[in-house]
Amino acid sequence: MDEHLRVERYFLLGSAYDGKAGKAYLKFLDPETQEVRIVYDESGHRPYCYVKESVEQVKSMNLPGMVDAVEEVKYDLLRDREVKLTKILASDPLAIGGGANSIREKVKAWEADIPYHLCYLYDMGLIPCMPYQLNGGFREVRPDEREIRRIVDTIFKEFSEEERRLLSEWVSLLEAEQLRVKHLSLDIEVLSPVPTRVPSPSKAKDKVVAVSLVGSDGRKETYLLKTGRFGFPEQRHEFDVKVFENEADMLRQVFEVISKYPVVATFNGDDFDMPYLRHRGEALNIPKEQIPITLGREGASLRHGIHIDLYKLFNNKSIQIYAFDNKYREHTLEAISQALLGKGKVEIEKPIGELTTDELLRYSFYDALLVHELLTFDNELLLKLLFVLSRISRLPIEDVCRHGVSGWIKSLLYFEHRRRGYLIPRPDELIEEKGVTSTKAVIEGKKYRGAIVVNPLPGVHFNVIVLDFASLYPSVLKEWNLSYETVRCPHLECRDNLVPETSHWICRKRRGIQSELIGCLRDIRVGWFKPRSSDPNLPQEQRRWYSVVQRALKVFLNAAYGVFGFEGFPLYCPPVAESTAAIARYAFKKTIEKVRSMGITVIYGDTDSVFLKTDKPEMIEEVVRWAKKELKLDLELDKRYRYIVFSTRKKNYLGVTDKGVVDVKGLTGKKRHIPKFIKEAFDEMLKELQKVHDEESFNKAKERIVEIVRTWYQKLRRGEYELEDLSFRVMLSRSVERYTKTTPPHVKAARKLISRGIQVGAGDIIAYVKTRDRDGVEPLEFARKEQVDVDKYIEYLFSTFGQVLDALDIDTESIIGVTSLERFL
DNA sequence: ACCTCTGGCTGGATAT
DNA sequence: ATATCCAGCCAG
Repeated sequence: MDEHLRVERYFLLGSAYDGKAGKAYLKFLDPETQEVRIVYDESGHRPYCYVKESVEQVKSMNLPGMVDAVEEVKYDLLRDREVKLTKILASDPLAIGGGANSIREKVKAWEADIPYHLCYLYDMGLIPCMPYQLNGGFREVRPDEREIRRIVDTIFKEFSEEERRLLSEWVSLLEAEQLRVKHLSLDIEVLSPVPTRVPSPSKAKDKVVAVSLVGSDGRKETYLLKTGRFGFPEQRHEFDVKVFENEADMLRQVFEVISKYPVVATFNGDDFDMPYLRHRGEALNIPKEQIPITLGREGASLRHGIHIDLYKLFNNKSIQIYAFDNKYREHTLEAISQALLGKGKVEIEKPIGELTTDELLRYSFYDALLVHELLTFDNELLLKLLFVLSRISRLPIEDVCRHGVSGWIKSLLYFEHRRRGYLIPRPDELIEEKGVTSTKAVIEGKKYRGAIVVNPLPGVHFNVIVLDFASLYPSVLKEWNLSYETVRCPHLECRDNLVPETSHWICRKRRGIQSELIGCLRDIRVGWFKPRSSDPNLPQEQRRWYSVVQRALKVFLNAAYGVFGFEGFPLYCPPVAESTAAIARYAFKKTIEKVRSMGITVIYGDTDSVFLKTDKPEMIEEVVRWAKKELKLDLELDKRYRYIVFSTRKKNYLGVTDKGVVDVKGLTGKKRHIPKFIKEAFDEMLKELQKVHDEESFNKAKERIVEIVRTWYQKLRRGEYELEDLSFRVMLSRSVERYTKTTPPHVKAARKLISRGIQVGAGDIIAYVKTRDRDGVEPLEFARKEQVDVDKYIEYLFSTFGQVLDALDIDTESIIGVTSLERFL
């Protein structure tokens, strides 16, 4: 117990359970010294498992390694009842197996039935798996009670005691002080005798020739191994260079530096740098205890710190979309730095082995510097984000980096189960009891019906107001008490509490755990962090911080609905996802009925938003009041459009807001795979549309738009273009061989690249030009200007503009008409 | 290897 | 020649 009290004073960086050794270890950061301490725990967290037997029965089983069997009561949410369980403590974990699966197997062999997940260390909240200091530590970092109460009151005053308690805890957690951690960015270069071969990190046969290290403490250095080719630098560099004669000496020194930092970041270090260093060190007979790198199933870690692999992190869709606004597409260091930092790697034209010493030094150092800058830009945004994600998900930082959003939500929900003494259902029993859906999806092959999209009213509309529901799906989860245990609950009395359009019913007797949790996070985001992130009375720095928290909460809220429809999620429960969507549709339809009954024209609507033609603010207020009263949902004024242009297509429109911002949604002209040539023409058009204020200026804009299309059309006809600007850039979603059903153009181009010896694979973006020859495509690198299929591009230009032009009532024929006449002149 | 969901548009490949 | 499917990208 003493151990627990002690470790709570530190920031938890990581934890692991070593089944074989029977030991748990926790990595904590001492915020004063920035040192990592490891706490081994052999006594307090003996492994245990639960079986559904009486204590006597279990004791009589005489299980190998069993030291005690304790009876305890837990709650089975799925069946709404208390369950008596026997907790078996084992002195020798091997006796009951190292992992959950092997325990399950063994217990089966004992003819016992384990109905629930086996819970190890995190069970019962034994580990304070939150990276913040608790009271009684080095200093108080959490806000005091009065402050928390004040914040909770700001969010909403009419909470029950239980809700207040939960809310207070979250506020306290998310408002807790942020920690600055000392960190190091690292990159290595390996010299392969065959330039095209990627050195294998498991064999580590080739020499490590350079290691670059950039630290938050100002460290800027590159270690270089003296070889036949590389020696002392001839130029001066902005970083320190240390030249080594002996590779083992160099690595030893690198290991020493690594050991001094609690956080080490790499790009792809899980799969390359870290295992390479580890195995190379072993190959050079460096004793294992001098190598601070540990390799696990999920990636590489450090004995005295944590390792953040930015490649894995940036691959995470939630990070890509919500944290970085989808600014980068490709997951390479070059593409990500270009998108986020506005600069890329040092360009080299030769393989590593043919560089000069100075070129190699620069190349290596600036890679490490990019990693460092990705970690630190915008006042360490990324690190702050990781800490807050860790706090919400209750995962150590290393796990946050390596898991997707479903892993984060799993951890959060499990944590809530455990601390309340609820049993976590197994996926198979959950499916057996709840695995039915009752609606038919609009799209073939989907599991259930999703959102409604209203057919737009084509044409140009002035003064349009957009209302939308704030966090619709999370609000529905909250207000309708949706959760895996409350949807299709076991009570007969609840069966008439039906979800519209489905055969599902919802529990009236118990509060759903997911509904409560997500509802709470929603209230905190909407009621505190979102408004604070744009509060002009707060200092810039603090607003930024609130915006990070706000965005992190958004990730959880958005995914909270989707994961229940995802087979890989351990609490997969399709009726929950289906009911959420069905209730959202119900609210959406009711809203549209309501506004129509008030005589307002609905121009468009998608999922949670309605576009209205009205200039009477009192009408809007009435709708908002109505929604709050009848639907218990927050309908908000989202935007006002000066004017908005719709074609007949859904999810396709263009508008100018009252602030003069051009909003383009779904139009081909803004998609990122289209040629720059067409995008530029499109952007020219947007500039014209931005200037429009009324019908008169609108007509002028129309004329200029016709002129723009004509100009770009002529540029194509006359060959006034760069090949690069004509290239489409489409991502290869899988490796080329795995396209078996069809061969799309970018795959054709990729095949051509491969046949010319250029390696391409999943995730690469293929740049190709449409040509007149047999295949119709040519990779950008090999395309020649005279091959270009100009007619195809003209077709593409017109179809891109057509989405807007036909809504503006502009005759595309007239544009070509004039120009084809000119062609004769 | 990784993976929250459904709805909707596009161009091009493939089947009828 | 026409309908249907596939794949990519986007809205929410």
